[in-house]
Amino acid sequence: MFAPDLTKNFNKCGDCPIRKRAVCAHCETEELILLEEMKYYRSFEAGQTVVWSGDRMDFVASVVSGIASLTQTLEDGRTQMVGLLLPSDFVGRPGRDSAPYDVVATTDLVMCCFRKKPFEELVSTTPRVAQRLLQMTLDELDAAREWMLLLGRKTAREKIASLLAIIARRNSMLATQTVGDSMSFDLPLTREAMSDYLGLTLETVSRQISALKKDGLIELQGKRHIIVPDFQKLVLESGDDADGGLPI
Amino acid sequence: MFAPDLTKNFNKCGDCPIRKRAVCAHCETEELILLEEMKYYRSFEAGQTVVWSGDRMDFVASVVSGIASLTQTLEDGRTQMVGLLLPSDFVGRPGRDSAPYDVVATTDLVMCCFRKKPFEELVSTTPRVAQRLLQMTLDELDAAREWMLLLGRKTAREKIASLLAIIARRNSMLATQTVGDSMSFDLPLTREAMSDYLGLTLETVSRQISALKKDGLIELQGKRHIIVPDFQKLVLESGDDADGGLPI
DNA sequence: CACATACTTTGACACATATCAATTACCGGA
DNA sequence: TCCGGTAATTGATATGTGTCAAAGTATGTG
Repeated sequence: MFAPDLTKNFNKCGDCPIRKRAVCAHCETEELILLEEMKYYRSFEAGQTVVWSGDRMDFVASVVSGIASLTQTLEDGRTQMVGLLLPSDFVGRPGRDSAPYDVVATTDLVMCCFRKKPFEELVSTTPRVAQRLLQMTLDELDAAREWMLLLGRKTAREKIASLLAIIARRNSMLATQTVGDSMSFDLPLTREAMSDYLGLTLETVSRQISALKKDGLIELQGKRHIIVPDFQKLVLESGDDADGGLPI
Repeated sequence: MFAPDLTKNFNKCGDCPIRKRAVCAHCETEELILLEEMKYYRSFEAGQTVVWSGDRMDFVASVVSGIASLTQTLEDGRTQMVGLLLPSDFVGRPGRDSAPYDVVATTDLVMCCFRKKPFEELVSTTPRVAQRLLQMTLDELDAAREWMLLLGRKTAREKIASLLAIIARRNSMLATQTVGDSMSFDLPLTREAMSDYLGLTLETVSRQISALKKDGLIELQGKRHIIVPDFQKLVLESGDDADGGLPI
């Protein structure tokens, strides 16, 4: 199991093959040492809230293992997930004092943290790190906008297919379980979390998963383990262009 | 009429009261001169496409007047707006070669542009500019996530109320037409553009506007001029917390 | 091993929004 | 001022997703 910590995110170029968006400080070795000294780990149980929206957030972090999600909630309780953080993903907002949304541990979670103050100093004195951070943020913005298209214009079936494809793709980057066009993985989200991601109810999520199963696009082993016999076919159901279809 | 150009966005601290997110290089006077030399203007007619998704985008720009929007489209034509650029807003992605979405002139549009190459050089040699750019991007990310909540969880009526509130707020920052809690402004979007923003059909947009009118939350002069007798009441319909309710 | 609990599936029905179609209002140009 | 075309409204109906309810399936605990 790959367990990235934040120094890894800031590792030398080439040492971070997992995520394109990982922060890479190239040969800034001194800063790496600095980061190494600053880092500490925090663990959370599934369901625990890491930070409440509006609270002071005095650290930045990288997901080591487990899943965290960013959620926003309306007064009457309707909630929408606005960020999904898988291992190696970065959380934190240099220059911001308080979190604009809840950060929740969707599964058991380990994060590699750094106090924000020294991290910000590092950023401001190391242009390449600052630029990498900008690139990461732009990537997140792109992801958010793709997500907006999903929320605003896709059908329930397309939403589910899209989410499965996203998870499958991310998974194939971490621990590949790929044979030809087929692949399998464990769903890291409950039906409810999926519904919060997709802007649906959990019942609709369940029904659409059943429908995809009936149509032979996916197979289930238990409730959580998904087998995708033909990834291309799944992508076809997602509404997206098929070009970006290959698992990487 | 306020007509920001990109040098204005990079003006000295305090000179950019319009947008919190405007890039501010503080006292980087030399760079200001550099920017001044690089800038050029481009005009577009309503409906014209500034950049096609996937095309090379070799400039960054600031909206001087008019409205531009970023849109994404599925193969079958369903389209979702993912960005709305009002005067003083910034477009462009340092470090990226091609645009990830269509940039369309929603109204007649003037932009103040800079070739990307020298702009990127400026960014990489001026840490404070780079940091401001990061802040801007984080602001956009926040806006995108707010938008995701709207798309995923709000009702049609709440969506309309939210959009009107957003435009009213932005408007009150530019050319205020405010009397107490009442305010008025011209809708810069067609019903269709609004529907692309909100993930609705144009008919639903029209119906909900009529409904808000019938309920006395807004008044119409012609099709486009909106009068909001009580801004707080409108915000109440938007589903958001009422706290951020004041026009700033 | 039985039980409690949380998660998931499935069903019946309601409702919000989409779709298709027909008017109506507005705005610019002759 | 009238005319033509685009934009907007309104109506009738269809449909997808939500809501409420019940039953089924895991999963862990004593």
